[in-house]
Amino acid sequence: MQKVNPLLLRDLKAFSGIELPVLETMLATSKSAFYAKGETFFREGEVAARFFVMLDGFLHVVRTTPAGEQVIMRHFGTGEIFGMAPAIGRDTYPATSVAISDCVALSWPMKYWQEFCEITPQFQKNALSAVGERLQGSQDRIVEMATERVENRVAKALVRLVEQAGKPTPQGTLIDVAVTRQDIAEMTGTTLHTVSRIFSAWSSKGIVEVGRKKIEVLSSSRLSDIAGEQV
DNA sequence: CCATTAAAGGATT
DNA sequence: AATCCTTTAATGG
Repeated sequence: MQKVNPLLLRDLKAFSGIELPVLETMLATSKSAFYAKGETFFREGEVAARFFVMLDGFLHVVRTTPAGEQVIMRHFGTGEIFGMAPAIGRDTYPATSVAISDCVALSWPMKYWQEFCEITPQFQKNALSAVGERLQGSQDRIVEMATERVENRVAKALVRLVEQAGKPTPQGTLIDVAVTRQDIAEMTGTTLHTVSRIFSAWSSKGIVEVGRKKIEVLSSSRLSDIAGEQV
């Protein structure tokens, strides 16, 4: 396991505003590890043993219903803190998180949570604002689910993916992570068939170019038009 | 408008 | 070859 340079951490959201010497002490107790695409960081209901900060890669957070249906709650990327059960008053993980690309992440035993919050209030502040943003996002999603049509929701999900994992290409923006129709369906509360049909329609209009596990947005303006339309 | 079911073909391992 | 991913069409709420 190579050493992580504390200078790199300064630019990550989870660590912003924290002094270098403090970062050094935090790093001393951390574990840096590689997680292959498809690997699980932790599962829903498990006792929360560690909290994580993503250094590179993407994961999604998924909940499974008793009927076995999956719902993708959200995605996390570089610089974000996740698995922070104590920050929301829990001792088990509320959902499962799965690497959707190869990842490198730092993690700490949960006992350091309290310690970090005491050593540097800024750490706690960062965590609190992360919780706030996520709550906000969840509420937005509830409104979205309750009021918008499927095509709208799929467009919004794509816009979010572009923001999080978009990579510019000569023709537009490629979603730089493998996402299937089923994944989009699990993010938007619909079926893969409907997603497939929507993609086909957008593709023939030249809004996107799609393939197997590949989505490229050719006209982000037309996509956000669809995302913005209310019924 | 959208879910379900069914069928079929291409891609990936 | 087996499994995964996607498309298309028909049907019905």
